[in-house]
Amino acid sequence: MKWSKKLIHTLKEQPKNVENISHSLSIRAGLVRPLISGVYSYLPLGWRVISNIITIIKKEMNRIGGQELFLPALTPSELWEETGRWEEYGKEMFKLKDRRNRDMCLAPTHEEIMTEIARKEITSYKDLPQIWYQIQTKFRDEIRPRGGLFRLRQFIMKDSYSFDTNDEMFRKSYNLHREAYNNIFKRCGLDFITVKASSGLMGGSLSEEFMVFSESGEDVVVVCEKCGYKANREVAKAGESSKFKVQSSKDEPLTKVYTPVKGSVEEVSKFLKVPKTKLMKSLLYIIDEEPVFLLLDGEHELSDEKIRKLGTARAATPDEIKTIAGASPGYIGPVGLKTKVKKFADTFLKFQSGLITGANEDMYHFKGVNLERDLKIDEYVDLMLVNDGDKCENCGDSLKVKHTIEIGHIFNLGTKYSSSMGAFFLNKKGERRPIVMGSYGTSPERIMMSIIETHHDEDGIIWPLEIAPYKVLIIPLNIENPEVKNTAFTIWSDLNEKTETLIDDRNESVGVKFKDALLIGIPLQIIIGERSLKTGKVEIKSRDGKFSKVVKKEDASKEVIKIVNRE
RNA sequence: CGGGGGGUAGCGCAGCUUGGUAGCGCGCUUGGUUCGGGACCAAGAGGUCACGGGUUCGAAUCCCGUUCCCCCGACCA
Repeated sequence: MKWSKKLIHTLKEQPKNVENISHSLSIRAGLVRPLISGVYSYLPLGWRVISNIITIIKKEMNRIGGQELFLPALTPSELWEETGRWEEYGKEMFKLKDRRNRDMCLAPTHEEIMTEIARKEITSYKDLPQIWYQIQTKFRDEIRPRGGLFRLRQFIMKDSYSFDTNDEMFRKSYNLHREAYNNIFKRCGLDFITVKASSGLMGGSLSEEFMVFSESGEDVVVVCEKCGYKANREVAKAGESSKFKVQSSKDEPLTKVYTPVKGSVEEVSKFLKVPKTKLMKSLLYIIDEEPVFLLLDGEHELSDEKIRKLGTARAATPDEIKTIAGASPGYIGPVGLKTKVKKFADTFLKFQSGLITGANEDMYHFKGVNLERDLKIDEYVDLMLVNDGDKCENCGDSLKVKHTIEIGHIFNLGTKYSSSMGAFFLNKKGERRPIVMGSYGTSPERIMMSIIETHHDEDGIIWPLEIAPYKVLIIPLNIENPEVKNTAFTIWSDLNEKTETLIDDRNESVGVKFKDALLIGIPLQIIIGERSLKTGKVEIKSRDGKFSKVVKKEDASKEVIKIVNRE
């Protein structure tokens, strides 16, 4: 392709309102353009990349027996009501009405529609197993789209669904998907890990996420570099050994101290000149309509996911706090309460005493709190988010907290959807059984952004060969020099038939051409200039800087094809 | 939903405090020079200053409302 005839517009300057590197480069290299918050247009160069990623996904999905189909994005409310998700999904759904006032939504995911097909089409164990997938646009009205293309309101997703007779068979489908995902991400040049995850709105028990390490990521995982433990921070556990970090005197008497500062851990620890670990956070929650104190040490934070396991939970409002504990937020605590409130303490606290917490009186805290002596804990549970440096449960080594981008998620759905929507089959014995399902998602856009995030330098993108929008970029340095021009076009017309080749035939100065080449990141460059042409040669160079060779101009095409085929 | 920042040429920005002809850089067009690392000279085109209302002789600028974009947070005491 001739650059001069293509919509490949690069930007010299950093675009406004971008904060991560992949966002900036994808706009500067002319891959995408923003339309509205969380919605982007793909320009030709970006779409070629997405297409290449989709090609890989399809190949790997087909390899495990997946059958591609295509479902509507416009869906009726009735299906969602059958599973209760019309309400559950709430405002995240783009809901609309048709002209007859029928409730519809733009599908945020497709379990219901897939199950709807399964319940009509699958009647016998002989129909199973099945794996169906599609590559389709999803709509989610996110609370806050962020990080450029990482959290979008409209995005492309490869979602697949497995249908099996029982758990054992499901396991096979699940493992096939894990294998397919491993292959997809490897071929995309991504360095990733899998972690246990929470299944959120999807339901079901087993779920794993595929994660790429990146500072720009909005997910946080906990990893142990020694033994390989890894989990999403929401569900990660720290080992016992980190719980002995704080040792305080058991005999310290319970005393009330005047703390005329804001009630935050930060302020109180500074005022009393004690480490944050001495403080006990006392958080009042309403769980299953009942007030509950959640207690944890001053250095750790609550995991929303872990609270969710206790029941339907929400934080108490300031008014409720005042009524139940008799003080403002920041000065409340589980000691000496007038009303009876359940108390759940993080297991971390089991070994601690001499703690400081709110005295249920504004501007006062208790110190010397001993959990055994001064109050009755109803239950010790795991509540906290693991911090960097906490100890590993398995090996005792220090845990690391790292930012990641979630590029894939695989779920066991069990019979959640088949039971509620009536997708049954008859087994060999003629018994009616719900289909055991799994669902599996990955997003080409996320993959693209993750690749940029992990494959770039200060000058631009460095595409892996299989993903790149073009494999080769021919750069005639001075297009007005007839010899340069002719050589370039001769090589181009030969190479263009064999691999995707772009020729920078613009009448631009060399600086512009080199800078743009670095920015858009085509893996192989053929540089044609008067200097090397004097001896009948041209230069072949890889974008990553690992390869550079001067060859006879007649051999250029052959040499490049050798590299393309080898990789 | 709460808080903060922003919207002026295709892109990045200045001008706003103190109201008085709408500017700069990049990009774009034309002509010329240049060509192994974002070249130079010259001449141009391009604006509903987000939108609506108000104050004023006069508003990009002051006041009110709306809207869109970005960031942080969403009860972490």
